Amino acid sequence: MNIFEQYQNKIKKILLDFSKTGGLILPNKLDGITAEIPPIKFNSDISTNVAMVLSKINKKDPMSLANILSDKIKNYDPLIDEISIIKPGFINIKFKPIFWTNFVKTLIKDSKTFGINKSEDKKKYLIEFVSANPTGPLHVGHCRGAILGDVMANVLKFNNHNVTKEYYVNDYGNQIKNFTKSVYLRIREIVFKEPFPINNEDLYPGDYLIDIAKNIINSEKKLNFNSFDEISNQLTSLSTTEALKLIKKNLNSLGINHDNFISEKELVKNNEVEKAIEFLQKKNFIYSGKIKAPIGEDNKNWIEREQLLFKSSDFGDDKDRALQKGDGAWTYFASDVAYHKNKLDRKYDQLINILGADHAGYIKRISSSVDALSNSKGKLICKVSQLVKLIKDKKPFKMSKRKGDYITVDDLMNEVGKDAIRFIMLNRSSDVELDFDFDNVIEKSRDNPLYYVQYSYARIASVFRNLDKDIKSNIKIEEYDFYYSKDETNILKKISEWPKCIDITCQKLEPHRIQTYLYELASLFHSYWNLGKNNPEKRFISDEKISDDKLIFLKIISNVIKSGMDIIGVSAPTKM
RNA sequence: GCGCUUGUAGCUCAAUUGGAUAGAGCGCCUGACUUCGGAUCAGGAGGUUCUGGGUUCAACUCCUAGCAGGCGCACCA
Repeated sequence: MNIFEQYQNKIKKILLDFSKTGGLILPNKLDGITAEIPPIKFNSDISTNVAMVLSKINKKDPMSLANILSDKIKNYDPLIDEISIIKPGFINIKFKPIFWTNFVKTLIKDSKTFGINKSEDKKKYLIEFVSANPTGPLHVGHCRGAILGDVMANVLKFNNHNVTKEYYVNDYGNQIKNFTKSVYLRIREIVFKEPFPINNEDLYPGDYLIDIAKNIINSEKKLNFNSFDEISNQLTSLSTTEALKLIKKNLNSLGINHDNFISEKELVKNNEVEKAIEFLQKKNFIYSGKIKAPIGEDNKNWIEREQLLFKSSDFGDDKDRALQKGDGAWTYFASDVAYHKNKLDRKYDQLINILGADHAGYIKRISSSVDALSNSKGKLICKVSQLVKLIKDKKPFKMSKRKGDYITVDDLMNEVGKDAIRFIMLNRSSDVELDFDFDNVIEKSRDNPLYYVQYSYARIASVFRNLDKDIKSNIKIEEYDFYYSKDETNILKKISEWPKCIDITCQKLEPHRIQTYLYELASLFHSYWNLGKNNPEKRFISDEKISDDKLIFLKIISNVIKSGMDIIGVSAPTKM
């Protein structure tokens, strides 16, 4: 239940009725009319901007129009206690106390589904995220996008949408060749005692390759390790499988499970690239031509040549993009086009890609291809996750320059754990660089949002525990003949905004909004809790008992915190 | 040079999808509690929302021209 939507509709109905009597002129579309919680200081419950929106077309100033409209609204709803009109022309409605009691009543009936937008159409989403090369374990750079995607999927699912989480495995191309070569040389190091060429820039030097080499030696005793050419195909798939195992283990420890892993190699093998290009060729988006050397780059190795190009410049890209390399192999872009055709063929309403900041320049070209493939605009939305700056001892925590030596997901897990990683990665909008302070995330203070929110839940749980009740069990109450105080109503107002928070998060695909909301709710709750220190009447328990209104009140708050924590994917402990 | 992105309190950032006197945390200054109702709370100081122009009843938000930082500009992935 969303009381704002309800009230918005009510107001629109009043306006329509009024316009039929000739008292009001309405525009063709009733857009931009809001119903929302006004700032606390105005001490009212719902506020609307109708008078300001309609003032021009009615040739009346907002204040006098507000006067007229507020009478109409007041007559319409018996629950209204008083209406006030504030400066630019806001109409602020204050309800009788029963309004919030009624609100609470519906929440108890509806506790499982509170926050879900039932009026919105169910959509099919495909979220592609992480998609790191299968050449080694995940590091901290992958982590933010991984959590962003996972929580985005959670919140869309919470709002009743159908979501598929997908990982695109780039197991084709030069990187994989170099990686396989590196594994091979590590094998030779172990079997034939040949030193690994650690200074070769093209190779992967990380120690984890030694483990991969050992695993392959142990499980593939029949392989002839003497000849790279003879075993290269088999070794490629063995190596990427091993690397993917490491990645899946990392994802798992972060609580992330993809539904599908789509292999680039398979797409190429099944001729999907040719099919996609053929498809675009028929639409005249493919031609053979030359592109100019990149600007501002070291381009002395540039060889201009005739090649197969996609007309992404038709869609606003700087230049057209190459599909085929000099050796005849497909470019990364070409197979990615095929992959996106594959996605489109599976009939999703919305495709979402989560990319790291360093790949932002790629967005124009891939969304161009999706526009071309789908004959429409906006089928693909790309979200970029900005850098994470690691901070330790109040100083930037720099990664060592030696290639292959970086902070891994495992390192993070050992230092701070899953909950802290997930929660703190959502501490900021994904558009902004994020400070990840090792000392702060394990700190137990208000400065650490994870503890602050978890603590509010634990406090509620402690009340239930003291009463020998279970915080998770349902509450049944016969009589709702109680009213809430101003302090309590302020918290209920925040609760009433939960569905709106979910909606906006889904529309803008900004999961950090959940985290921000929970922090604000926790803050209101801690404030309220502390009132009980000086004033015993404000305590939840008196004489070892709790009143029904307070029991429900606590239950509702804990429900919302728990839903939010579930969406973010962190625990809500009952004891800390 | 071009593209994307960010610019809000001393610092790190929010801002109800264009609303009211722009809010939090940290830091600074007071105060409450002396605590398993335990990591908490109350108050104070701190702002030309990078700059100029425009749209609007209303702009941190949208448009436009700049300035500054970040990322990117391949036949790599």
